Amino acid sequence: MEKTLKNLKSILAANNYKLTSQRKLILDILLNNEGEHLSAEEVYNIVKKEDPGIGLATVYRTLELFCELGITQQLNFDDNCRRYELDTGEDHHHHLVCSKCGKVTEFNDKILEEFEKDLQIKHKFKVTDHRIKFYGYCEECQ
Amino acid sequence: MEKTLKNLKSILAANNYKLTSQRKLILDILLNNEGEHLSAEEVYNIVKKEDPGIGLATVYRTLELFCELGITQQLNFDDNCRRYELDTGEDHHHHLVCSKCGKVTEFNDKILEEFEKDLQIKHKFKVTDHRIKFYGYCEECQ
DNA sequence: TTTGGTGCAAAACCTTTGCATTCCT
DNA sequence: AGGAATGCAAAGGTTTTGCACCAAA
Repeated sequence: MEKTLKNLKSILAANNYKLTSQRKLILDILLNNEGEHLSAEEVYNIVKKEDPGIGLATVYRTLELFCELGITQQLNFDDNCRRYELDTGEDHHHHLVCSKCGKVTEFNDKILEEFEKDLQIKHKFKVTDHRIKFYGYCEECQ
Repeated sequence: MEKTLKNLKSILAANNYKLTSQRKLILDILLNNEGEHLSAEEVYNIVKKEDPGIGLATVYRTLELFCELGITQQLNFDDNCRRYELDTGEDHHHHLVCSKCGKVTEFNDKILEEFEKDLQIKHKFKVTDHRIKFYGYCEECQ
């Protein structure tokens, strides 16, 4: 299911959560910033422009809820905060992290899908997901 | 170069750092706990047994220094703290993170080495390293 | 001797929590 | 109306920092 504003209501309702203006706004921001990997603080700074009264705790609680509902995914780029992106469910993308400027870019692939089956057998580990980060230097920093 | 206690002195000297008893002890602990992924707090608790007067800040500073010198690597398993392991430089291993019990196991591979060359061309990204985490369920938790 | 390292305590961060109030349904 | 969500401020946990003292080179 797509994670649009229209679906938010039914996703929430299906899980006995309420549709609030704050939740709508935050999803809206995530939709308008696809490709970014926003931290709670960054979402807060953006959402404050629309709703100056919103609290940072609400942003944290909302992002946590969105992860629980599969709307977002948590990321970690070793920069001392948790980052979030929409979980589209379709494209399996990974991240290229520049060691110099810190820029994070994405690329799509399915390279590891058959490798996962191997792990199941060799290591008796039932894989549900994987995350790859490549470290190196982006075009500008090389 | 191997990361043994004997080499520590020359690695440090080559970078104008001093060989202190605290640094020796901490490297010793990392060597005795290969396969573990210790946090600063955990290293602190172990090292305190040998040197009760050591400070937590020293452990943090030492682990940071070791990373800078390529002696250790920082890991992040999304459990709210940074973890460290010796950087042997040879075996390229990755982690299997159990979503239920949190256990982290390792496996070796070289699967992505040729894939890195691809990235260089397609995304103009010069890869220096990569990190893969597989999420799923370990043998006991399936 | 000189420079860097340590321990301590305080500060800095990011994130979570308690509680009274407000808002959905 | 009733329960869930919010905002605020306080608390929690991890990591960093300032500074006086100490130790390695």
